[in-house]
This record gives sequence, C-alpha cells and structure tokens, in this order.
Amino acid sequence: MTRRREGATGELTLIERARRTQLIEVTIELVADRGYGGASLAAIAERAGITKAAVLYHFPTKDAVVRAAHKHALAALVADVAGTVEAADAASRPAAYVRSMVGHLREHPRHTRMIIEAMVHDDGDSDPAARWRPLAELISAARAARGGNGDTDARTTAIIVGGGIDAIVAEQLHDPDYDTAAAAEHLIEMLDPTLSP
Amino acid sequence: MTRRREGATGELTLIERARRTQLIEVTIELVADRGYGGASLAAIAERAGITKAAVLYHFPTKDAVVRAAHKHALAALVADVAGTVEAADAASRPAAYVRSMVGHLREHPRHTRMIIEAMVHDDGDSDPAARWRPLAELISAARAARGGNGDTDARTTAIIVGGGIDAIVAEQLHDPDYDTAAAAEHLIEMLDPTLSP
DNA sequence: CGAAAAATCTACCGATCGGTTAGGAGCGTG
DNA sequence: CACGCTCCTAACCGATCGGTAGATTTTTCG
Repeated sequence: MTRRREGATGELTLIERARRTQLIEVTIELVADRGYGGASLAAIAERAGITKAAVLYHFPTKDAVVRAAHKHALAALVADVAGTVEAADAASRPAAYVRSMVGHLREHPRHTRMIIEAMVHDDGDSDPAARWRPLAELISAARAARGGNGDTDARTTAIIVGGGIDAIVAEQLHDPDYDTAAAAEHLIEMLDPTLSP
Repeated sequence: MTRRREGATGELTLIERARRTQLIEVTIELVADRGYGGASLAAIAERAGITKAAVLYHFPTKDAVVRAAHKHALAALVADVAGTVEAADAASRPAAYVRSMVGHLREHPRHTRMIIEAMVHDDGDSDPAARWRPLAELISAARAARGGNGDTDARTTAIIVGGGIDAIVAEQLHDPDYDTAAAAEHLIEMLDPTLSP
C-alpha cells in the first residue's frame, strides 16, 4: 500500500501541490482534446513527464484525477460568473449571467469541453435542471423585480436558455470565427420578453 | 479473410437483414444505456445471442456497427419530423418542427441517447450548425412569409432553439415526469417574436 | 441426396486498460 | 552517519479491448 493520505487534515507539500495542479491541467487538456476515454493513465502520465504509478501516488484512482479536473474547471467557471452577475441589479442579472457564461466558456474552451464531457459521461446522477438552478433563481428574481408574473416556469426557462448557451459554445468550438457575443445578445433578446409581465 | 461482401450491389439474405437489424437495435440499446464505451463487441454479441466473431461477420468493424446504429436512429428521427412539418404552412413550420422534434425524442429515448452520444463522440467533423440547418431554413422561410426582416441571423436562432430542444429532452431523460410538451410550447413562445418584423 | 454457400463457433492474437508491488533515489533531521 | 519521509521508477498483474484464422454447423438449392 503506497497510497497517499486521503482525507488527511495535514497541509500538503509544495511539490505535491504543484504535481496535483499539473496533473489536473494535463487531464483537462486530454479530456478536452481526446474525450473522456482518451484520458488514460498512461496518457496523463506521459504528458506530465512521469509514470502511471506516480500519477496513482498523487490520486487514488484514475477517476479521482478526472473528477478533480472536472471540479477544478467547474469551480473556475462558477467563480467567474458569480463575480460578474453580482454587479448587476436583479432585473438584468439573467442577461448578465448569459453574457458572462458565454464569455467565460469562449475564453476557456478546454474547460468547456471538460465540463461537457463530464456532463455526458456521468450517467444519471447529474440533473440538467440542477446545473441551471442558479440561472432559474436569477430568472425568478428578475420576474419579481419587474413586477409579478412569477407564475411562468422559471425552471423550464432556465433549461432552455442553458441549452442555448451550451449550443452557442459548442458551435464556437467547431467554428472559432463564430460570433458568440452576438449570439449571446440574440439569446438574451429571446429571454427578455419572458421576464416582463 | 472471413469478411462480408462490403459494398456489393447484390441483394442481402433474409437472415442477414434480420441479423443486421437486430445488431443495430441491441447496439442502440447499449450505447443509450451504457454510453459509447459500454458498447463493446462482446456486449453487443452477448445481447444478440451470438459471438463476437459472428458480429464481425455482418459488420467489418465495431465502429461500423455503431455508425450503422447512429445512422438508423437519425434516419428514423428526420423521417418522423419531416412528415409532421410538411403539413404546416411556412409561417408555422418552425413551431411544428420544435413540437415534432421534442415529441419524437420523448417517444424514443433510446434513439435520443444514441444520437447525443454519437454527437459528442465523433470529435470535430460534425458541425452543430449543420445539425440544425433544416431548422434554420424553416426559420428563414417563416420570416419571409411573415413579411421581411430576413436579416436576423437564422443560423444563430436555429442553434439556440436546437440547444433548447436538446436541453428539454435531456431533462426529460433525467426526470420522466417532466412536461416536455409544455416546455416545447414555452420554447416556441420564445422563438415566435423573432419570426415577425 | 449432395455440394456450395451462408452463418456461426472456438480459440487465439497483440495492445491497452486501471491498478499493484517492491524498491530506490533524494533530502532533511536526530 | 543513519533514519524516516517524500516522490518516483521498473516491472508486473489480470481483465478487456477490437480483430483474425480456421474449423464447423446450418441453410439453400440443383
């Protein structure tokens, strides 16, 4: 058993931190470029310049590496979006959310592919509605701020708009010249009427 | 070389047809239930009640089986949708398209998962915009029929609406009680204003 | 019936998968 | 110096992958 301390509360070594970060980064690259199946232990180890066993010294299993990479990409995303959205007033937060989300995903295409790949792969236990729940709450709040009609299903609106965001980003992944900013504004124009009574 | 005639123009045996159909069906089930990686030759063969070698007698490679399954699911989808859409007049065809697409995907969840899985897996060579091009053309035609403003980007509208369709279906896959029909109507309500001058 | 063709089986191949084991540098500390 | 800890390598494991070769059964048809 050459396994790492798992939930140890002790602080990590500097080298350990650096290695983990590096492994997460190369894993994001691999999953983004070659899909979940393409991110084998051997591939991860090779890109990091170490051996498979060394990778498994820092993480208990391969899935743990991929999960850590997914978590990292997701955390960076929500932190970025949350910061932008807070600056807007309630009525325009859904628009700010869409703009910020599309913008972030365009600036970090690797993270985008990583998140999408993870979404597709972990079958079942992830709810699409849960992914867009923050957006659903912003939509509810905006409707309330604009005076009523909070009866319309914010969950469905959020799911649809979220799907639109994903589609815009996916298109940009295929065609780097695609004008995602214009597409985001178009999506916002479609969303806006549903926010007013 | 125990390989099948590949592009032979000759007619196929009844058994061959039945086997191919069966193999395509079990492959759709497998890909839908366990993802692309879960559809191994051994798994396909087991579900069909034959051996791996027998599978490779009817198809040259494993990928050929999966591609055939994808093609089958896709063909069934477009045939279904096309039939419904033609019955509507130009101005309301986009709405009919959305309704029909969501309805078909709900009635054939396996096909849905198969298509999504294939979409994610074949990296790069498939353009999201191409997938929704038929919808983009319906949107353009509807705008023309309603009198002008064909300047708005139909491609982007189609991509956004298409993403909304995918998201609705994905949510229904996770929550079977989800009201996809209502969601489709909501999506249509968001689409409609963009079709008029 | 008997032979050709179609369909399938058993058995194997090399490659790769995630993971394990044992050990050995390098380094700071008693 | 010797001990202990961190970080890593070389070698290996059993399982599974897609695919192949050749024998064998089943079907078709003159």
